[in-house]
Amino acid sequence: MTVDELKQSSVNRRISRADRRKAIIDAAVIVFARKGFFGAKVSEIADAAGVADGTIYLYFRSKDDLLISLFEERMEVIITDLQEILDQIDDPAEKLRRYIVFHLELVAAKPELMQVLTIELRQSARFIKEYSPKGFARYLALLGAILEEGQQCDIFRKELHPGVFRRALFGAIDEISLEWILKGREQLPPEPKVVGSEIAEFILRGLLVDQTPSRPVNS
Amino acid sequence: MTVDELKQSSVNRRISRADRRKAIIDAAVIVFARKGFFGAKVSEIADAAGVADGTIYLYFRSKDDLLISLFEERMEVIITDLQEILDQIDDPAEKLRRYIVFHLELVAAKPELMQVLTIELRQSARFIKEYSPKGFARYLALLGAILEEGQQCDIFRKELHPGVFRRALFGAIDEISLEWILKGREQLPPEPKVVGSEIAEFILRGLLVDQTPSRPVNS
Amino acid sequence: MTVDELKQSSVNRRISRADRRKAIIDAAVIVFARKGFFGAKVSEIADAAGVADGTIYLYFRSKDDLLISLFEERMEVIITDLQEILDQIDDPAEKLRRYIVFHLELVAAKPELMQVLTIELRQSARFIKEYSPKGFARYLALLGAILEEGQQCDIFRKELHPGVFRRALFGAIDEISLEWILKGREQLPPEPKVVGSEIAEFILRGLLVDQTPSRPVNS
Amino acid sequence: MTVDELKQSSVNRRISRADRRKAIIDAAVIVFARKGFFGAKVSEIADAAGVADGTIYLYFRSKDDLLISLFEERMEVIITDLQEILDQIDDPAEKLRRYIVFHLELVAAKPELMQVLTIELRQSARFIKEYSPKGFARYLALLGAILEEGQQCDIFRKELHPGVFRRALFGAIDEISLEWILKGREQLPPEPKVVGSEIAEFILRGLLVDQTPSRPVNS
DNA sequence: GATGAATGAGTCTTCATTCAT
DNA sequence: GATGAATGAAGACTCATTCAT
Repeated sequence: MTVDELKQSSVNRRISRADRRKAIIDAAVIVFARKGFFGAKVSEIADAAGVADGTIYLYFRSKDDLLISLFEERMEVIITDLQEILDQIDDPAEKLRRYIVFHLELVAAKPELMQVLTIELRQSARFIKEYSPKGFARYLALLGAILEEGQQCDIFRKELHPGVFRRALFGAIDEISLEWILKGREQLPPEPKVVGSEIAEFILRGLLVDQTPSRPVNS
Repeated sequence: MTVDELKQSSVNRRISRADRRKAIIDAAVIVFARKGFFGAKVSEIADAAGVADGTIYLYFRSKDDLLISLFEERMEVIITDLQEILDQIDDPAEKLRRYIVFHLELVAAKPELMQVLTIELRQSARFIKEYSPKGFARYLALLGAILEEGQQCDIFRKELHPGVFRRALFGAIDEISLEWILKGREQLPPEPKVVGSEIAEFILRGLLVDQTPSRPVNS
Repeated sequence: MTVDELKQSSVNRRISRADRRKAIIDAAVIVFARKGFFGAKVSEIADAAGVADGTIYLYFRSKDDLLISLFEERMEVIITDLQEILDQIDDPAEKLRRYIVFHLELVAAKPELMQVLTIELRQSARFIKEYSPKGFARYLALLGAILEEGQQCDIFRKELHPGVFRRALFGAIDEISLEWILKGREQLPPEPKVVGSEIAEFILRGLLVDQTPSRPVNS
Repeated sequence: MTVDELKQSSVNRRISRADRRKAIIDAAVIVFARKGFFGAKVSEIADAAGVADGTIYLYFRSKDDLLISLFEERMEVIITDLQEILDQIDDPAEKLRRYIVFHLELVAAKPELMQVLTIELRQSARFIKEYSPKGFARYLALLGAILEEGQQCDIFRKELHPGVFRRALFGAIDEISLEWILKGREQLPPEPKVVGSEIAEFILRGLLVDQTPSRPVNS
């Protein structure tokens, strides 16, 4: 081995385990988003990540495991960011506004990631038998917590079933995201904050106890 | 030919064309729902339909075509049924209630079908390049029409963007359906009408012009 | 059954067994020529013959059998015609000329048939294990007979091995036919008689005992 | 790494790329010759080559591509060898003798290869639509060149159409080869050189301008 | 650790053949 | 006898995964 090769090798070694893992997940996000889980070939992901096919299996047990790991790790970051934002707000109504805007901004900022998290998630839950995505559950739980908090403060109507409405609200947000993702952003008002606020106000109108007229977010 | 043979013959001929096609689609619904489109083997569908593998290809060009045909044909029936119900109602608010209840009752009555229509639909739009599900668009359009009608009657708020809210409402309904489908009905209030009404009232509260307090459906 | 149907039926019955068999073989010639034996589907042949798929199996044991029957029956006619022509000639050299011209005229007149007899024959001999085309052997034998007759009359050189030269002569003719068949007749002198005569003269020059300069055919 | 391991490694690496490709083509020649293109299963070829089924597809796009590659690559070698021989000869008549003997010796030495090149070739030209075998055309062209050269030297008769006679000569040689291939060599004089010379003399007698009695090859 | 050539299980699809009418 | 819908065996090809280097 020549000195040059050694140097080269040491440079390569500087690509730490964590970095290479990240590179693979980044590549997987792109490829899964473009082709779907089943349409994506492991070798394409390897190509996109700049590693050999076999290398993927040094970091992930299988293609399934890659998808699951992708879910959990990316959701972890998202949830942490969102948690941090929500922790600085007291008013549950305002928290709800921020939750919605946060989600839509995420879709605008990282469409491929959100496409994978949104579309493939549903598929996966079925084909990967024992996998029930924890990260997603926690993301939903944050929404449920806002609802319950608002109900305990007597700001939100108490007769609403939190489990059901948590889903319904998420569904509304998610479906908007989906259309955005599938058709491109041109056909909708381009500013996620605007759309988010509109949806938030709509939902709050149904949610708030009557006397309080809700106030739009000032961004 | 004896009378018995004639009967036999007429019975066997009844398993002809349309009926056999229906048997295959019925089987496909079950198998796609259980395994997902990619996880489903054509031979499994053939088994479930009680026909030979090759027979599937007498009725459908390919596995893809089977999925697409399934979509369009089943949506056709659903849309016709729904249309008929909505045509008998004048009040847009009441139409909205019925739309929601109709959908949830469908999910309760035919979970496998709705699972395929709901989950596989999204996947398919991407992997089957040129396919953009018309039936689904028409189903959504019915919802959009209700919204616009309500806005023109000054019953629904005019400031809401119909395209966005059509999606948001559908998303809310769909997500509820999804949870029902994936987790089973036990964990939610079991009566679709009740859940449907709750969601309808929630949405109407956001949707209706303020002076009109909405009235629950009497089923 | 109405009178019309009866008439119809009687008309259909007028299509005799032999005629229907002929129709199938005619169709098979066309389809085999266009697609090759393996590329041809039984259902295509049935279509071309105007019969149902199953009907083919009332006349032939299998697709293989259809090809073989086609060989033997068409060769039978060809050989009979050729035999008749040759019987009216005494001079072996002239017989040879006629043999060659006969073959090339056949190729020009019935290219599909000759294509099947020529090209598929070779394939078949191998894939249909136990089949060794008798008709073809007899066709070749006619050529061998001319050679031997010429040698016995001291017109053709005796040192030539009849078995070998029978093949060589046939090969020369056949290859010309082949190019004609594959590329179309435009690129060669279009008159089979002319080409046939040229080839015949060429061959006779090698074949005839030296003192006799051969004389071209006057057509 | 021990010396043994190195050797092992170098040995294994010798089974790399080109050699494995060659192994597959060798196997394909055998199997295609025995079963024909359509009768040959890819898995049989893989078995014969000592590789897995999938490995074939690392070297060839498809079964069709394997056949075509086989044609072109083997013809390339043959043409180069033949060219080299012909380049050392001046006399067109002698070139023709060598061409014929070369071909027959090839058939005797590598019957399977020649069977595939000879028989499958014809089939292929039709079933692989866009493929027109270049290697074969060049092989024929060599024969055409000899003819034209002889005509320009006033050794061969000028009235003969080179395109036609090129085909006719090839057909004669090819047909002899074919019988050899199909029936085995026992039924013909076993020495290719002898048969080749006989045919060559026969053809030259037709070809040469009259005054020159041709002289047999002394091998 | 990284590589990527090799593996071979898995599946859609075709089509010759059958047989109930 | 004729039909043609149904059959199901067979095979080319893909691609996740492995493992020798």
